[in-house]
Amino acid sequence: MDYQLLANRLFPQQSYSKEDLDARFPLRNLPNGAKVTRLGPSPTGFIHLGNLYGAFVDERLAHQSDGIFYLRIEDTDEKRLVEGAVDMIIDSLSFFGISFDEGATKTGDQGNYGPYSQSLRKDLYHFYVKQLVTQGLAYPCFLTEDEISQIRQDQETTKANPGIYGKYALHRELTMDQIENNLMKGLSYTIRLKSGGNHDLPQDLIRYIKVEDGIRGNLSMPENNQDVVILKANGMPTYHFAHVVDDYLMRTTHVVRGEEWLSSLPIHVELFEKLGFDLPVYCHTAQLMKLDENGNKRKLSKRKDPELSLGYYQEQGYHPLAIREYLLTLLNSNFEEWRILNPQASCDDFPFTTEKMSASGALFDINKLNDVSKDCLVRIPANELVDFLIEWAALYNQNAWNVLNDHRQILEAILDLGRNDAKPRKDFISASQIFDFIRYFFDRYFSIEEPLPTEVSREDAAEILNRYAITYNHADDQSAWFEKIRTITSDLGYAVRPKDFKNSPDQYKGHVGHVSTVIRLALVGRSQSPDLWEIQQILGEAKSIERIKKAAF
RNA sequence: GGCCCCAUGGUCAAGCGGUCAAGACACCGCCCUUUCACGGCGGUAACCCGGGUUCGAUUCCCGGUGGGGUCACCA
Repeated sequence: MDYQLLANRLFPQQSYSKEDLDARFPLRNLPNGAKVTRLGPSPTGFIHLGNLYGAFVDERLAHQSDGIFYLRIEDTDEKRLVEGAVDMIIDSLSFFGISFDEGATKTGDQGNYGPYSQSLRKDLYHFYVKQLVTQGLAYPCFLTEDEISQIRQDQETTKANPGIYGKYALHRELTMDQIENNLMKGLSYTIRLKSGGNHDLPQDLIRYIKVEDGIRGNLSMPENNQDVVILKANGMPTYHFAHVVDDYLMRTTHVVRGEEWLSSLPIHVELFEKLGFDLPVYCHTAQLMKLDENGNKRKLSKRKDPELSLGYYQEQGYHPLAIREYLLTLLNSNFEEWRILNPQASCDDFPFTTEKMSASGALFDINKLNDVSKDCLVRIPANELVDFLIEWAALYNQNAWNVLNDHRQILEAILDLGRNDAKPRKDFISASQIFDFIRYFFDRYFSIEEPLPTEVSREDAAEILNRYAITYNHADDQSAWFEKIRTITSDLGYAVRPKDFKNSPDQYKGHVGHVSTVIRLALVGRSQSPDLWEIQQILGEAKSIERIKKAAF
């Protein structure tokens, strides 16, 4: 068999030489130890927390080492393309703080190693496929779908391993005449790798590949024996082939991907070898998991878990930093410890390592996210929080936006309530939750939502408010203000000190807390809120008195 | 089914041959307190099983079990 002849017949146009490509994709000029990583989403229009989880690893590895992090669009499957998906992916990632140094952008490619969409790199893949064919390491396969499923059925009945390999690789040794004949008939074909692996051997003779994974350490698996498709009938490469060619040409040093790729690692190792490329460092991350209906862990799924889509967290108004820090706590077990020691530092200063990454899948935990978010938001200055809130409302809650925008000048004070003490309040989790938390400030969203405490009768409530209104002086400082509440408390037969009521509940109707609750209900509509005096200061004298006078139980 | 990965409290996890087996979240008390939040103190709760190796295994090896992943002209 004249492989050169076959190669020229299959790929008549000789587009490149090795030298051309080496010149076009030179070794990167980077500092020692710089890592080059990439994110390779396929534009299916959906991206979830798990994707972001992996993206952070890429991003940290590259940016921590003064390397390059680039975006490559893996669009080799035109059946799954979704309109606008690329822009959506870029927008979501950017919202969550993932920025690329090169690659695809919304306005076209940026960088010298492009094109950064695989669909535009066909000629490059063809060059390397042709090289393999020339060397007798790949061949055209004319097997139809039906024939392949027939093979699979045979394998099922004989309990053989599925796939095209060994004696099942029917077109492996076609003669040039047979191939020519098929070509003349216009039969469609794929190009398959002629795998050098063999599993039909006694156990101890099967060769194993050994790879040192950046996260998992030494990995050992049986070598590949499958004649995998590397070029589809439509001339597009499969993931396997595109991955190997691109990561070589783009000079990727670290390939970060989910553990679901572990089982195809032998294929990639063989491809790297046959193409004469050095292997990058693989980092197979554990997957983010979720508890399914039966209480079992399950990999995040696009279809089943819409609440885990990035869009969901944007809608809820989680702050990108909170998501980032939460993911970091899952990614590196020592992050939380570091955060406690460095409360004010940017999380970008955290020394991230793949060695600290867990090899087992973590369950997504909304409780933990919320807790991280509270700590995260308390570090964000109120003026920035105002912008964040308003931007969120503009996109996801128009009614809220109208109100927030109208009260912009008091928003900062509202968001800063109780946040400047030594022990700042941590009330905020997400934009939607913040809005719900502060909405009583706005008449449109204010109403008395909870009943009186059982200790206070309706008559007493009316009298409390009556006296409160009469003695109200907006200029009172906090202690003068509270002194007046104490007076009302004792005048009406309630205990000024909660302890007194606790110790002798028969002597009092209730205590100062119950009296305050009445005032709180009148002012904010709820039995719980930050400091009332401060709220009144923000509300203003007129509105405070108005609410006190209007309140009815 | 083959192959691969994983296995410490409810969750995330330290640990890397000798520990009373950290810590965080959640939960439960108590304290602080005009409510809530914050904060402080305390508490419930874990090394999947069986063999080895060893003076000694949560830790190393083997075998199970369990969970996950993967076996496409999808990535």
